[in-house]
Amino acid sequence: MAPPKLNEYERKRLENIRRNNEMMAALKVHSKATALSNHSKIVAKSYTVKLEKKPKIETPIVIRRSLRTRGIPPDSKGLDLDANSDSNTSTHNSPNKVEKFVQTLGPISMKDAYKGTDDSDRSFIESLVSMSNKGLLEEELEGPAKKKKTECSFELESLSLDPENIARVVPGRITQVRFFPSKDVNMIAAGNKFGDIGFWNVGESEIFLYHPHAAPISGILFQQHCLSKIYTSCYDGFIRLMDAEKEIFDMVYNSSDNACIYALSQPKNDANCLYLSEGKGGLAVLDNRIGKCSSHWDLHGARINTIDFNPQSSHIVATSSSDGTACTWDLRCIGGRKHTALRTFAHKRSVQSAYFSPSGSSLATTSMDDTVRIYSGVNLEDETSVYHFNQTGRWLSTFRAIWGWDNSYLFVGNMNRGVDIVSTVQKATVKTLESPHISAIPCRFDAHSFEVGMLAGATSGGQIYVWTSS
DNA sequence: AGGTCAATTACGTAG
DNA sequence: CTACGTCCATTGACCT
Repeated sequence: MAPPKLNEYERKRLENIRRNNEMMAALKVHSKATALSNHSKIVAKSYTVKLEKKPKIETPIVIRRSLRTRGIPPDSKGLDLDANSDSNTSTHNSPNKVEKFVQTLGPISMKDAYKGTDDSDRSFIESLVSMSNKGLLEEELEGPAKKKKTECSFELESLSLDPENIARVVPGRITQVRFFPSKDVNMIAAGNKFGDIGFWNVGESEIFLYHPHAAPISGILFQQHCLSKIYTSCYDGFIRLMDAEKEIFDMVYNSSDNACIYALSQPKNDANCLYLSEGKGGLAVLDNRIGKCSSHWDLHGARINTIDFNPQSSHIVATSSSDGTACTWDLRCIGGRKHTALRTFAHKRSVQSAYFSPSGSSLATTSMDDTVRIYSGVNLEDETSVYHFNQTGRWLSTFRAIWGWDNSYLFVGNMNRGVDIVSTVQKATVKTLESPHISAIPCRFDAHSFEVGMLAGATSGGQIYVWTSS
């Protein structure tokens, strides 16, 4: 099935390019009425939130360049990017290009970060706080999830997309999407390219949009026992902790040498430690008790795109990197001069993700070499490679195949605005979720921990589509 | 080995 | 409906 699919993608791509060229050429001529029927007729839901507080947002924001003039130590944030921003001398140079990586040190109040009308997020904040008071019992955390992981028997055919479950949650390209790990709500948090975080209670029309960061969001991490606290990591080099009780986005980490943070993760059994990837292949352990990194290792030759803990053994972690490899590590053995991976999974191009299956027995990677690979067996020595076109191009977030609710299926976006479902048993794409309601390509996904069949797909236009299982 | 540069081509929105 | 602007990824080709 692979060759015909490749041809189809290639044909579409080439056709796109050709059409663009034709249009360019046609600018000089005058004529043309060839209405190609494509899928641009779909009307996507638009914002329900009013974005009126622009001036408010800009006040607390500090231009990086001015940090020095304000007496802030230069090592807190360098300005290399400003210095060499001209190196990219493309045809366009927008005037506000200089404002990139603008960020405020210290906490930001949720009020200041809120992009809706004044205080209209009051009830949302209160609901977050009440969620945290309630908390989750250990058995609630383990019970259903475990049950689902072992004997999840939902039908792929039952997945459907209700138009109610579509919303534009943030402007622009979504880089991260996460369901709240809660039995009681179907709440989604989404982070975008601009550093916004949007919240959406699936099925409802209200959106709560905040701007705690100034660059692409690279991680959203919930505290399992306290849903009112959410960590966010960002290319701006900051990790913040949204605390709905204090109503702030606190700053818990500031990358020292102006390094981008590309991924954020946490082992299940240790709430004190955050694992983050920064810079060119670095993995750091942030100890919240001391507010500093207790370890910093150079594990890869290029940026680490994902960090994923094995659900069964929390000292085993998988990393995926743009250096073309995915690796598994034993955290107990890392350290010293040389870091040796348990296993290295070589790909022909950069690896965008490496995720353990719910049981922890398999690892799935997604790579720019146009494969989704599944490693299984006692030492993950059995490799299955499934062809999957992963050339998302410049404007889309890269594809990352995620696990569903058991070890049998992977979900990954495709360039035809569908969601490919890869069966690990049949070692092939067995089904593609499609809908006329989808008006853009879903790139990033999350599966609800407690609702089998509830799958969120996020696009580069800010929409989120939530499939449900009836 | 490591920097630089160009090419890629989806989506929302302004007109 | 069409045209414009986006621009923090990735890669290969070319240079030092």
